[in-house]
Amino acid sequence: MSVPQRTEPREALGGKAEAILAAAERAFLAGGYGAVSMDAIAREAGVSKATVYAHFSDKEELFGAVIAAVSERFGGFSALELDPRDIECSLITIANRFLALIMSPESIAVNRIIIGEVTRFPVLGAVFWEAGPERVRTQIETFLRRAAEIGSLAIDDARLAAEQFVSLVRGEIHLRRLLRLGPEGDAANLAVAAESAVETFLRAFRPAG
Amino acid sequence: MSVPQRTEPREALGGKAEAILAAAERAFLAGGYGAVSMDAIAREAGVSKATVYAHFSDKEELFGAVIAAVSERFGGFSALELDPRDIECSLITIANRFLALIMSPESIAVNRIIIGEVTRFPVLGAVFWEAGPERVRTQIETFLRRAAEIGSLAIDDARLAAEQFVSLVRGEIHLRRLLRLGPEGDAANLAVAAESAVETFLRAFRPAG
DNA sequence: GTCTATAATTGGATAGAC
DNA sequence: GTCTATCCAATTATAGAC
Repeated sequence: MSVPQRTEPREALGGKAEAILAAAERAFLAGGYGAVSMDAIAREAGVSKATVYAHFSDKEELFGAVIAAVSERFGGFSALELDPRDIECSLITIANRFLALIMSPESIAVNRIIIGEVTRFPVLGAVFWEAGPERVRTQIETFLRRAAEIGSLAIDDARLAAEQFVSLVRGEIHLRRLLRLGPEGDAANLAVAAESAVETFLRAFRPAG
Repeated sequence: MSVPQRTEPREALGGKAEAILAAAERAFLAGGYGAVSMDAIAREAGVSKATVYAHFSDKEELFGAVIAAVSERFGGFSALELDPRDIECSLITIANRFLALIMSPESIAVNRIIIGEVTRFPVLGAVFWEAGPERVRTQIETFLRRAAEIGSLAIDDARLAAEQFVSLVRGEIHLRRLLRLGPEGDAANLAVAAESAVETFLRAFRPAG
């Protein structure tokens, strides 16, 4: 399977190709790789199967294109504009953004499919990691470093602290959602989870005195 | 799909049934549900396909039997004999046991397949959660509660603290392993991860003074 | 590029003999 | 229970007309 590193924006593709990619994305994210047939994708896109094959050489390439496109969409996490002086408020904002990102139905679906298919398509792991978790952690790491420099936090290793922050915020709700346990949209619960995580993080990293 | 709640021990099954179940486990854990054919399982078990169907009514039932058997094998986590007075040492022991459990190739394979197939087989999520993460967290929660009672830790909500401990220890290495990033057996790295997590946890929950 | 129709293969499941 | 041989449905992929 080949995963295009930079996908053309969808507008640059022909109308049919765009429709096929969108249909494939919906189908794959909902059903996984193996359970979705090219027939179903063609039907959902409103084209014939031959047209699908005119744009994507085979099922694997189509799948790769979908994963690349979806992964790209998760690069939008930013923490740069937050004020490291108001540390608790900023961390809670970051935690809430992070949770909103990883708990969205789309993100959950992507996680499921990548984890489930990485044995068959080993490339997926790296593609997803670099487009998703790695970028997010870098953003948070940068914020923590700034906070440490001005004395808002007592952090020795900013990279490790960012890892731990992310892990604390993710908590067990993410895995529970991946396993389809518990409700889907529970926004109140997410806010509570974010606050608990930040509280513990601050107990560990707040400057002494 | 039906997931038998208590599986008969394998010795109680006939030799062929045992071989089939073992072969199916190897195949499913290595390749996932969709990518493994009944032909392949029969071949690996050294029997004909008809014999497979004589013991398991269809592919789904065989899969359910595999998942139930594997899940049962993850109930062995215990922290009851550890001494809550030597809190740092005990927590490091727990962290190392936990990491050894969740980072084992078998555990990783089970995680992948359950997360990947939970959309197709919604039962899997609950079966796995209760047999795995839930049991482990309960054990750790009990230990933390004992430690809090004797003043080794300053914990308000033991359940939440256990969640956070588990999340900190799991860190990002677990997801990286799920995605097939990084080396497989890196024991030294696991020990470092365990220590970092415990260090942060203790900074947050060590009694003041 | 796009369609209809079809080839070629795979894979789940079964019939029937022993 | 076990095997060989087979059925049948689904699925990937392509041929050929327009």
